[in-house]
Amino acid sequence: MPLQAELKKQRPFESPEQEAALNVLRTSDWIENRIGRLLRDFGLTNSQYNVLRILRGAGGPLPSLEVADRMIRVVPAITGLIDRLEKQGLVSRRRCSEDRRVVYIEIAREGKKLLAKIDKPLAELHIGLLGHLSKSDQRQLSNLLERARQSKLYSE
Amino acid sequence: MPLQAELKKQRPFESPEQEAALNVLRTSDWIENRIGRLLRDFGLTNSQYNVLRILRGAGGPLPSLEVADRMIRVVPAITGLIDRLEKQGLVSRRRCSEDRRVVYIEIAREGKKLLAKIDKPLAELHIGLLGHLSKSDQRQLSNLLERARQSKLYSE
DNA sequence: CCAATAAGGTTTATATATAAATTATATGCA
DNA sequence: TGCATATAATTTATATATAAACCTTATTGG
Repeated sequence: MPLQAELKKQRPFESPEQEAALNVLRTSDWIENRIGRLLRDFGLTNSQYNVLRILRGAGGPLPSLEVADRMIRVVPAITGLIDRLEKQGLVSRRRCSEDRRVVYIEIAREGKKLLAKIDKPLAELHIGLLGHLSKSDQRQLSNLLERARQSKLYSE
Repeated sequence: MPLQAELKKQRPFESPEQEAALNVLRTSDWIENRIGRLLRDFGLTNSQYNVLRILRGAGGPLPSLEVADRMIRVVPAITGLIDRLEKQGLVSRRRCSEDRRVVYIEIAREGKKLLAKIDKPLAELHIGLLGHLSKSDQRQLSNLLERARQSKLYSE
């Protein structure tokens, strides 16, 4: 359904730029929601899952700020997030001895086991979400979004 | 930059579906962030702005649940949101006399004035965000996202 | 007419995003 | 050496998302 109808919007969009931006937001909300529902069955939130994925992908400990940096999120939130993951035994903290300001975060064995259980159902969900598009459409979508982020305003 | 590089991901994505989904999430985060920064200058959050837009677009009072429904968000959050907007004098609540369970929300004069001030800078921001894409690319992006939401799993 | 159920909202509890201020530690440079 | 500044993280405060429980008012089937 066109977005204008979906939102019961009475007037058309002011510009194709705005329409595209709102389409991105709407689609993202949907995807995030769906993934969140799946992760909930494993006791994780989206943010918690992201942290674990980043740590697993890194293959070793990472400073807190590096983790925050690889998420889109702003710094202070990372502290509480790690707190809760640590309390669940999914990650561990360790202070760096050379620079005592730095705190390294590492995924724990339990965390890796949990991720391993999630991998397959999540991959299937991704297919369920966007698998009705052709491979060519999927590539094109990724390509357009990557080019969208080449905007001068993309820097964060 | 390809998303794999942007995320410092060491392995390629498991599927083009997953890559596209993550591209949507990443781009959405960026857009939401930028719009949020602009709205902050006007003392509004994204959610508050969305409520005001919906109410202005409706042209008249709407039941709380209808507002919640037009946002992606889940119901209970709407109460606090409206609370804060009402405290700022941007909207008003009124209980329906026929069905006393229903609460109508209406945008206040102050709310309309505030939106009017935001309209132009926001339109300019949208151009700044995605204006480097050609019109054809913008249309194609919207089209692909609309088709993405035709997934069987899109229902909410 | 009344009990069961449904529907519209709110409250409560937990997790998060964000800004602003703070703490602890490092570094630069006179 | 010694203080100003920068950096890594945390704390604090406000706004939100979400689920679950609850309250109130309507509706409906006996």
